[in-house]
Order: sequence, then structure tokens, then C-alpha cells
Amino acid sequence: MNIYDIAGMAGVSIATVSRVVNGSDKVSEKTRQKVLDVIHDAGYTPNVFAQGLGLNTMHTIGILVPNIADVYMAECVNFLEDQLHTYGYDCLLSCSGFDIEQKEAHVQLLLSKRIDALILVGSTYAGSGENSHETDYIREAASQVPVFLINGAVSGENIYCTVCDDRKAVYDVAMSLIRRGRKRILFLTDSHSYSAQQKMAGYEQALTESGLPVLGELRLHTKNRAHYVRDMLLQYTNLKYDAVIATDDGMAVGALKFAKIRGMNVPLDLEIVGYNNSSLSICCDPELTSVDNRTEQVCHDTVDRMLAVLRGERGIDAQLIIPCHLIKRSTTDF
Amino acid sequence: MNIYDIAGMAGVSIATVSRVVNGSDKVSEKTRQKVLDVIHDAGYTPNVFAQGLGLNTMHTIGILVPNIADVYMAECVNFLEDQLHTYGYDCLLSCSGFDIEQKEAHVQLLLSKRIDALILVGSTYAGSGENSHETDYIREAASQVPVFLINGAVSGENIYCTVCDDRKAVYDVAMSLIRRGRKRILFLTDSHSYSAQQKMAGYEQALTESGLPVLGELRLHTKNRAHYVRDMLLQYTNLKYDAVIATDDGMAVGALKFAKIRGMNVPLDLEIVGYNNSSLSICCDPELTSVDNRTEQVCHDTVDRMLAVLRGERGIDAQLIIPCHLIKRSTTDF
DNA sequence: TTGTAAGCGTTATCAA
DNA sequence: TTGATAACGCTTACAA
Repeated sequence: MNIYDIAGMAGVSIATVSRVVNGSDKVSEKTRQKVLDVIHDAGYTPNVFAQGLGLNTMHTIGILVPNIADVYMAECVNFLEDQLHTYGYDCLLSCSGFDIEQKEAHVQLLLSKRIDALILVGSTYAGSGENSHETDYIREAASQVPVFLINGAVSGENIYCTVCDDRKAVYDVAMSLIRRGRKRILFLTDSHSYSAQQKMAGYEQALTESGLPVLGELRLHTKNRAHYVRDMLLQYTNLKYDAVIATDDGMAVGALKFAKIRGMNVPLDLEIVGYNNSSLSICCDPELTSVDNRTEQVCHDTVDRMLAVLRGERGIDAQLIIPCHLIKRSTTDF
Repeated sequence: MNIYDIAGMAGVSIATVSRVVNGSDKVSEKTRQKVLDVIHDAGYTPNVFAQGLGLNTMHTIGILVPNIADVYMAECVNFLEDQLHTYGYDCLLSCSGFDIEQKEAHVQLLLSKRIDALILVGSTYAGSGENSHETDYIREAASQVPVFLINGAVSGENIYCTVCDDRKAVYDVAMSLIRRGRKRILFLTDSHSYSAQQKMAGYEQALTESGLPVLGELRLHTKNRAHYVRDMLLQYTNLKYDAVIATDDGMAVGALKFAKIRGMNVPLDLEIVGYNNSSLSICCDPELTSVDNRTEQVCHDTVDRMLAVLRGERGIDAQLIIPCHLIKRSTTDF
């Protein structure tokens, strides 16, 4: 069942069928109706491969995430897919993991599918920021299609980034803790990504501005798994701290479990702040104060700008920074 | 940059280039090397639209989920994508929500993209089982491409289902509770789907076999949100029960929060069992006994059978039932 | 082993 | 307002 069949049945040329299918106004109402009837009766659907070949697009957006099982990323994809769908784009989803070679390979694979644009979800794609070669593959990809980063910053032609202001969010949280008299704030992170660095910078800035020392022993690199963090903290018997800032709720829950085992009162003896405001934060007890990084807003703005770029508009913001929200619950006293 | 350019540069015909690209063995080693060099130097990638047009496939699998932000479904997609990727298939992801009309529309949209197969994730696509018309759109889709259901059962030509044995899992859990003397087991669910019905059936069977009454007041339909469940249970002040079985961890956490507020000892006064063994189950306190429905195994078996069907093999199992695992933690005493 | 040429099913240009 | 026809870039008989 192709356009020739429809043309034959409707007694018109394939050009006319194509016009009807594509909603051209250069078709008489009578002809249009006739063709539409035939199309409907025959259950005809245009072959998207042929359309793609002619138009050089299948209206497909590549979405790359390190791990779709991660709550935060799944939520991003949810918002992205929803909005892309309403604008007639499909999502080609790929999961790269965190390994640089796999990231590059997955980007290449997506590009080879002739996607219209590429969205990279998660600050892991922004590299550590120290070595710009780490992100060369993104710039190379951007020479073929516009590239959009969610929660990561990379500079380059045809690259657009949307991030939430993690630095300020952590700065504000740390300042609140310090104002309440906290002097030794533990910083827990599972990453060296751009976003992790921003959070760290906010943490250090708050300490410095408050005249507190920035101590290496209070910056712990760990895995984003509650039990792992709990056990790790249980082992550091000599380490003293009166507050915890974690770069993901999973680690904050680990700190909470540790405090419980040690018989510490949260938030009296220990204040804990998580990140991402995930379902974990309302699942534990006491419920977790957490930084909401505005996933929906970030995704929304990303797609908006993507559509503008694809329409050929000029002067689209290459960097968009969205403020975070602190969601206060029961693991803090401020 | 197309196959003609490469052919010209390599001094061969496009047929030879095509043969090299597709790994045909009917090419002399010398020619192959020459062509590969040119392809590499030029950075040539075949146009997938043209390939798709000729072969009538782009090696794309449509994956439909009601909501990718749901932990369970995100995990499924993670396993599916991973395995499909290793076999050279791409994933076209779409999120339909739970509305029947949207489901049908999304299936149609995916089919119009000429996917090689369709995977439906979640028992919501299996309908309630009462009305087979509810699933007619699946049978219709199956007339175009093989359709695979994850965690839902629908019968029909070219439809393949992989489910875990929810009925038996809940039956076993209920029997364990009853053996320990529990007499009033609350059953919490947020769905009327196939899988929810199976769980309910296992629950009722255990009661009946044990000579306990099946009471309507002990079957509560609610939302899968911890706070919602907690508040709901707080309102049912007259309802008495000594155990809870929830069809998702989120609801079980709600029951746990309720027990905490009421000052009940879990598991002494109230035993609680969740479902899906999600990250929520190890996040709360005490940690939740939960039924693991073997997501990885289910997804793995689904892709295996999908590949077999696409290879044209016959006699593939249309229904595959995988036993669940009970993960015992601290909200039960058995 | 290699090349020629005919599809694949559209869109778009140009005449009519 | 319509129709004939040339792309689009590949795969694959069939010939050589």
C-alpha cells in the first residue's frame, strides 16, 4: 500500500496525494475530500523512510542518558518525551553509562541515525571541566546537529546548556547551617562532574566567607547508595561533623541511617540536606530536606530552545541558569 | 557525502561500496581495504533513511510505557535498552499515560514509524481482563509487527507475554502471614490491571484456603503515594488489621508511616509487605520486606524471544511465567 | 569479483 | 488546481 495505490484508487496523481497528506492548500476541496476518503478506507500510512529520505529528517530527537534507571534522569526523560511528543518529535533513547568511550560511541550511533537534535541528560556529559578534550566529542557532534545539555555546561558553537544553579543552592544551604551554629559540615558526593563541582564550590564559598576552614577530611567521595554510605560513615569513627550536605538524596538517606544507628537525633545532633527532591526524600523518616533542581522547568526550557533552534531562529541563549528551590522537611532546623 | 562519492574516490562502483559496508564476502581483500580506507578518511556514514527504504527496516523497536518516571518502568526500559543495544536495535520510546485512547494513539504513532517490534511495558496494557475489546488495539497492532507485553497477559496471534507469577507470590506471602497468626490482612492496591488482579487472586486464595473470610473492607484502592496512603489509613479509625500487603512499595511505605504515627511496632503489631523491591524499600525505616518481580529476568527473556521471532523462528512461547522472589527485610517476622 | 540498473516511496520542481 | 518526472541514497538481482 503506497502512494501510487492511493493515487490510482482516487483517480489522481501521486503529487496530489502527497499534497493532501502534507496539508497543502493548493488542492481543491473536492479532490482533497476524495483523497482523504480513499486514504482512510485503505488505512494508508505514508512510509516514513521514504519521507525521511526526501526531507532528510524523520523528526526524531536523540536522548542520551547515562542510566535511565536513575530516578532523576527518568524524570527528565519523562518531561522531555512529553513535550517533544506534543510538538511531533519522536525520542530515540540510548543509555551510555558513565564511561567516556561508551559515551562517544553512543553519540556516534545516535548521529548515524540522522536525528534532528541531540539531548544529553546529566552533568556527566560535561566532563570534569579541567580537560576540555573530554568534551571534544560533544563539539564534534554539534557540527552535525544542535546539541542540548541538561544540567551540564559545555561551551561551543551549536551547543545549548540548561542548568540549575547548584552552586548558589549549596551556598545558601551551607550558609543557613552555619548561621545555626554548624561548624563541621560533611560534604558527600558520588561524582566529579560539572554539577558536583558547582555544588562543591558553593559549599567552599560558604565556609570561606564565614571564616571556617575548608577541610579535606570533610569532603567524602562515595557511591550513591544508602547502605554504602551508611557503612562508610560507620567506619569513620574519628570523623566528627554536625551537618551533612549530600549531592543526591540516596547518600543523604545513608547519612540518616548512620545517624539512627549511632543514636543521634536528627536534626538536633545532625542536620542533613539531600539533593534532587526525589521520592526517597519523603520515604525515609524523618523526611529529608532536599534541594529541588527544577527538573520540569529545565526540561521545558530545553525543549523550547530546541524548537526555536530547529525553526532556524537566531540568538538563542546558549546558557540558561535556573534557580533551585530548597524543600524544607524534617532533617534540618532552619 | 553519499555512496557515489565513496565509489568515485575508491575507483569502484556503488555496488562494491555497498557490499563492503554490509560486510559481504564477495569482495576481494584488496578492494575491501581500499574502500574501507576511503570510507574512514571521508568519515562516511550510510544514510539510514535510504537503507530503511530499501530494507524496509531501520532496526528500531518501539517501547511504550505509561510513565517512564515510574521506578519500576524505568528499570524495565533500562534492561530492555541495554540488551536491544547489544543486538544492534535502537529504542523509540513513547509514554502513553494510562488513558485508553492515548494508549491506542501512541501505538498507532509507533507503528507508523515502521518499528520492527513493539514492547508494551506494564500490566496496564493488558486491560482489566473483563472486556477483551479493551485490548483489541493490541491484537490489531500485532497484525503488523510482533508485540511483546511485559508483566501483562493478552492472547492473540503474534503477541508474546512475559509475566512474573504475582498470584503465587502474594499467595505465599499471605500464607506466611496467616501461619504466623495474622487474621486481618489489609490489601492495598492502586490499580485494576491484570497484575493487580493476579495479586488480589493470590490474596483471596490464601484467605479462603485458610478458612478466613474475604472481607471487602480490607481491600483498599488508593494512590501509589506514601503520604496519600498514610493519611487515608489515619482516617479509617475503625478499621482493624494486623498485616498489610501492598501492590507497590510506595503504598507500603505509606502504611509504615501510618504505623509510626499510631505508635505501632512494626513488625510486632503490624507486618508490612511491599512490592517491586524498589529503592524505596531500603530507604525507609525499618526496611521493607518486598516482593522482587525479577525485572531483569523478565526483560531479558522478552528480548530473547523477540530476537527469535524477528529471526523468523517458529514455536516461540507466547506466555512465559517467571517466579517472583521474596526479599525479607525488617517489616515482617517470617 | 565487479558493475549496471531497477527498484524502494516519498517530496518538490516545473509545465500544463 | 493538477500531473509528469526528477531527485533522495541505498540494496540487490542480473550481467559481465
